[in-house]
Amino acid sequence: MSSDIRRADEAINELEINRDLSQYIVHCDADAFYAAVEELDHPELKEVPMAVGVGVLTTCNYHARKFGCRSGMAGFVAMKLCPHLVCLPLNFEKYTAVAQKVREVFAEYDPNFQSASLDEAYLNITEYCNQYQRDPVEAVQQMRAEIHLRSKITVSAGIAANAKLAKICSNKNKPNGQFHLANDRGAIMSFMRGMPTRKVNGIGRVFERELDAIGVKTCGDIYAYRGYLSKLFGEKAFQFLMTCYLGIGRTDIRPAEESERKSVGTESTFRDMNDKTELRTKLRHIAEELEKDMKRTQFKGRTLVLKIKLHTYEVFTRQIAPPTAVHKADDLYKYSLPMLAKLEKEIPGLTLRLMGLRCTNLISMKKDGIDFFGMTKSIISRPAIQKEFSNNDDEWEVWPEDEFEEAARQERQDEMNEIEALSQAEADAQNDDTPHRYAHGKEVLPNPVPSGQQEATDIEEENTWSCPICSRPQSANDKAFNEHIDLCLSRQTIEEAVKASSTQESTPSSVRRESSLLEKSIPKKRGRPTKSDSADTGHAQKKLFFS
DNA sequence: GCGGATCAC
DNA sequence: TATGGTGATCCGC
Repeated sequence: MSSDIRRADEAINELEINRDLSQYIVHCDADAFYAAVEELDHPELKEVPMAVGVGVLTTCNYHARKFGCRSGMAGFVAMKLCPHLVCLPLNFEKYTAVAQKVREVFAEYDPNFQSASLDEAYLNITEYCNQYQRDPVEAVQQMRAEIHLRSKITVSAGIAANAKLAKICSNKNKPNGQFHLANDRGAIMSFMRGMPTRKVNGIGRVFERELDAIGVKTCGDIYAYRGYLSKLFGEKAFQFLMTCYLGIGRTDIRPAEESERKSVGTESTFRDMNDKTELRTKLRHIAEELEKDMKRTQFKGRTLVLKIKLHTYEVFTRQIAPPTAVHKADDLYKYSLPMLAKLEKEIPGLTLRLMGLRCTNLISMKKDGIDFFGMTKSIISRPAIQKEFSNNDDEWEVWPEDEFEEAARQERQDEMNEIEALSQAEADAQNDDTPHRYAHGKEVLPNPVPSGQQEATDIEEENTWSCPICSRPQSANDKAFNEHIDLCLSRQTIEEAVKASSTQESTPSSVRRESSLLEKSIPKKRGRPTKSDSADTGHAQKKLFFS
């Protein structure tokens, strides 16, 4: 046991030796971005509870939050919390346009800034500050003012020595504020000491609970348990937790690249369905949706994954490797159908609420021009986004030799078979109103609720509020009430509710793993013990080697 | 490599 | 009345 502690201390030493305090990393996070953008078009909504989303809320403005409405919340729950809530449909064209204005400002401070999503980005402003002899805090202040000037939206920012810390800091003074954590080891250590584990990007609800179960509530608590963590949660999680305790994170900020895509998939939820013909129709439809995405992203997949969710919310996946890489609906359907049929055999009375298809082991079909013989020439994992400032042009992904050969062979074969089809697809794409990258859930075009709705009901008049999920009275206190809703929405509650309400035949044990029962008294090895260092990158992990 | 599970947005 | 979709990663087997 003391050897475990010694090993942990060595790991800490190793990390400590390479601690980098020389960089100024900024995490920028727009405030209620989608809602804020909508407010630009609908100024009258500024003082009214407003949320944006389809089915599930994507963002809520501050008025909506006062009622407990939050992103990630089902629309019907939010409407119960706040009956005069105005819900707007998503409009990604609008959001991207505004995001683009913001990105223009980012680029002036760090041409290599990394977008983590539409409304989040990491910047390394070290060079900027050196070049212009600027104080990081003032520089960020000015950048945020500039963003507001040009885009009319507000962003919050965190400034710190690395991405992990900056991400936490950007939430400190939200909205429309910033927080600076000095590049000082002592300041960082004490900052992390009291930091609840959940605040760290990569530690979710589950891991938080598991850590809590052994007595770790804050990142500072991690140290005392350093001798146990590897055995409990695995080596990766151990390393990650050490970086949390130390407040260490990556400092290399580079633009994310399309080339790092590893899968393309689509899935959809529907009313409970057990009719075999209907299920096949649904599968066929999903295959066609996926074909569109494969065409848009220009990939084929050598592996096809079928995902289903039962009416009990249990999720299963099955995958196969078709004889050739697939991307067309006919093939996607043809090869996924046997998987569905097998599941129907394994799980009698199969009743689904979700079906999805995903391609992995991708082969890029991006055209890099026309080769000598007039054949379309495919390339492997070409970085798709030519950022004007990108200095990473030489960083093409390299495949192992034999894989490359196989892929090339595969492609030649497919091209012989499908060259006509492909040029047809190309022609289609030209006339196509190419669906937006985020344009999903298009079948549901909900409820722009008229703004002049009647006043709030008597929700707030009593000193208890009724939980919209469990209907039990809760204390009329924002924080406590929200926490209760979190609990109520947890999967445990869902499963209990489903079990209690449906006297369903249990899933045969042949396909159900013991661990699918969510109750567990002893923490087990974690399914996903957080990416070692890229949990806060928002894109594929780039391993950091300390040299 | 497969299937389950977790996490971010 | 009725809980989303996309993508990534890690673990045990």
